[in-house]
Amino acid sequence: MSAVRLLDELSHAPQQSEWLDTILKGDCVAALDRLPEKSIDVIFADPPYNLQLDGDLHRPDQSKVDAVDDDWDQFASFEVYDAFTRAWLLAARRVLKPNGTIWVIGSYHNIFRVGAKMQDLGYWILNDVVWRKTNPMPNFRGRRFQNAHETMIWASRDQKGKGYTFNYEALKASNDDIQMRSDWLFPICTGAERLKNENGDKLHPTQKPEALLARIMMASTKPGDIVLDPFFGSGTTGAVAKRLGRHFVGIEREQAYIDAANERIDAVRPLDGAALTVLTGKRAEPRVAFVSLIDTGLMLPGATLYDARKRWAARVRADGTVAVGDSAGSIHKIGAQVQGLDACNGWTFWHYERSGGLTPIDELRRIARLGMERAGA
Amino acid sequence: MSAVRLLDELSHAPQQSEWLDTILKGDCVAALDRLPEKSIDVIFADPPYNLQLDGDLHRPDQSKVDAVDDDWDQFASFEVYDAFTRAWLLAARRVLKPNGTIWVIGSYHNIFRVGAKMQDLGYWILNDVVWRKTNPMPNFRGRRFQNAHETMIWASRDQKGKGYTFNYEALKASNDDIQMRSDWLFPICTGAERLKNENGDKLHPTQKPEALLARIMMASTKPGDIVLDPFFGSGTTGAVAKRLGRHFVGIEREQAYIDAANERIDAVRPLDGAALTVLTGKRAEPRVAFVSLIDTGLMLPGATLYDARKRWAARVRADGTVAVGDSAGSIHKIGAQVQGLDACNGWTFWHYERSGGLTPIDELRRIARLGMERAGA
DNA sequence: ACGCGCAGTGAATCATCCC
DNA sequence: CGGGATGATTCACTGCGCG
Repeated sequence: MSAVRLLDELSHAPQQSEWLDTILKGDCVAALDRLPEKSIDVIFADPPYNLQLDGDLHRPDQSKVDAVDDDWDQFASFEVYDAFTRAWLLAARRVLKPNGTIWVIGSYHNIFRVGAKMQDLGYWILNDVVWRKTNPMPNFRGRRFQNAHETMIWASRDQKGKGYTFNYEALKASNDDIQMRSDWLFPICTGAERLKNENGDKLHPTQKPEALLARIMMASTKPGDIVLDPFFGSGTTGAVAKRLGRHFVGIEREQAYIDAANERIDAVRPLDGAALTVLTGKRAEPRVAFVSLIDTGLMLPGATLYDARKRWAARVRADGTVAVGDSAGSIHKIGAQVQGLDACNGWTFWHYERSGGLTPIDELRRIARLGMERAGA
Repeated sequence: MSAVRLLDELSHAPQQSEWLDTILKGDCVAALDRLPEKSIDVIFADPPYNLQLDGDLHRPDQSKVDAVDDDWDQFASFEVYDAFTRAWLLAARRVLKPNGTIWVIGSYHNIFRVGAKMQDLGYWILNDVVWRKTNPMPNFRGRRFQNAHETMIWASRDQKGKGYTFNYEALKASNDDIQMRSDWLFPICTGAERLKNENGDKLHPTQKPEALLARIMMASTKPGDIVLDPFFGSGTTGAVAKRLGRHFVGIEREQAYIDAANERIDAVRPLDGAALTVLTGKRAEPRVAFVSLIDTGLMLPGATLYDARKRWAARVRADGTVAVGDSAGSIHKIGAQVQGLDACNGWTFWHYERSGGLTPIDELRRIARLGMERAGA
């Protein structure tokens, strides 16, 4: 199966069924250009780290670069890498949805050039995330620090791309209720997870651990999202996407990697839906207007609200506003005003008296939501 | 004392005695241009990060974050910032000895541009080193990962600059006889170490911890070496250099910072040689998050957890939360909820089935911790 | 002396919906 | 599209006052 040939042969724009959950064979820019624009939720890219670009971009191999002592020649090599980087980042940006995000992983050899180019092209960096390796290769010559991490850049398509997916609450809950940091600790890919060729040697030189991709997808995608990997290699992105109930699109040039990745992905069993449910917070809850508490009888006009320490009292009015002295307005506005603040969450600030104690009106909102669910609202 | 005026007035090349262990006042490029070429062993540079902040940021308690909005961090565009970066990196390279090295610290806002420019100018990157903060500022809005690290680039002047100083053995000896890694753990600069102005507020918005500079100098300088800092600020580089028996050269524009730094450095007493080896970074106790059990395959999504008496059962989800009925959350939150308590240690409350019996998941944490300790989690 | 509670703070690119 | 309304959100540590 060589899906990219299929795409090339088509005169019409390819249908999603022709590229979804598929490895496209060929150059990543050419393949990206055949995909519809704004069709991808998240991109994970593990681009070549050095100037040794196989195929179209023939350059001196590493030993030759080492021998070069002319600054201009070195600069020329960087220029080629920069042009390559610009081309695929541009093509990737076209297929990304407006609220999509991209992850790029690299080392100090290339990540600075990649990051600068991403900024130049309009990507908006959200975080750089460090993958700390529990078992990095030692520095054998003792001339540098042990290179014990790699760097990932997480960016949205646009500066205004505010609607990107970030499963903050789930990450926090999975991390002892402390928000997830920008430094992650994972072992490198070894053992049974590492794909081997017929000689028993590693199939791919830079196979990434599935746990790393799982963290990325659990953080920045929803079930059913489409994750594209333009440097698919041994197919870690596809294997993890399938397991986690996400769709994938892979782009890869070498048939040997494509074959191994297809076999690997075929063997993956997806998790069932219940195990894939992502914890969401208040943000995802349906909005409840304060006035609807009055509409449903949970709150009566004329009732009195207090802050937690009973320093202020507000009177509930039939129109869903509250009044303190001469001022009236929303629970938020008045809450902010009495405290002399710019903003206030009235739902948690104001309380009502119940059996002698004070209860936040947020409790009434919770009850109202239950009623809405039962009504199928 | 204003040494830069002295240098400007001289027709002859300034003598070392006229700039060594001195703060030069003025623009960093102009000051660097007045120094003799190939005279500096190591440069530490903490340039403006070019933060592009949009509006105020408030903590959840509505207090306002004191942002870095100083004039010196304002640049009209990436082009302007790149030109600034190129200019000072070029001037810095001229004064660096052929076997000298340079450290530059930054965040994702600027470090990629700086790193790419360093490569363009012929610097040869030896490592990128991550400063992991033990106590970073949280992400208050829950829209990104907590920005918990900064990045340093360590580079030699030239690709062939093989004779640079790297105290491999000393670092290894100070690190429990394990090679020093590229990720370092230090607290941010607070408390008594943080310089205050007459109002009791922080004098400088970005004062770096002395421990960080000490690690840098212990790694890449010898006693008696000359360390130059073109963005001297509150003078951390000078204070640490003097304490460790190195010479410093500072360049700074603002007189208030120069005065404070001079006073600070005057108060420093140099250590004798024997005391110089004890400066190791603080190690955090290895924290194991529940999600890392899933990451390492010790726990599978979809698995069932029980309390010790099997009164409750919880389902493990791929996002690292657990679910009982309609409720989901962290192992601690859900453990507390089923018992009707305010708090619960999920590690000891929840168990998994193994060979017929129930074992606390804390046992899995113990196993996971073994794999993480080597990396100084 | 010691513990506890409360306030303060650190290089921050920190919203989304509805009309 | 802009503007107004809604209302979601914090970790580690220091220092001070009080009991």
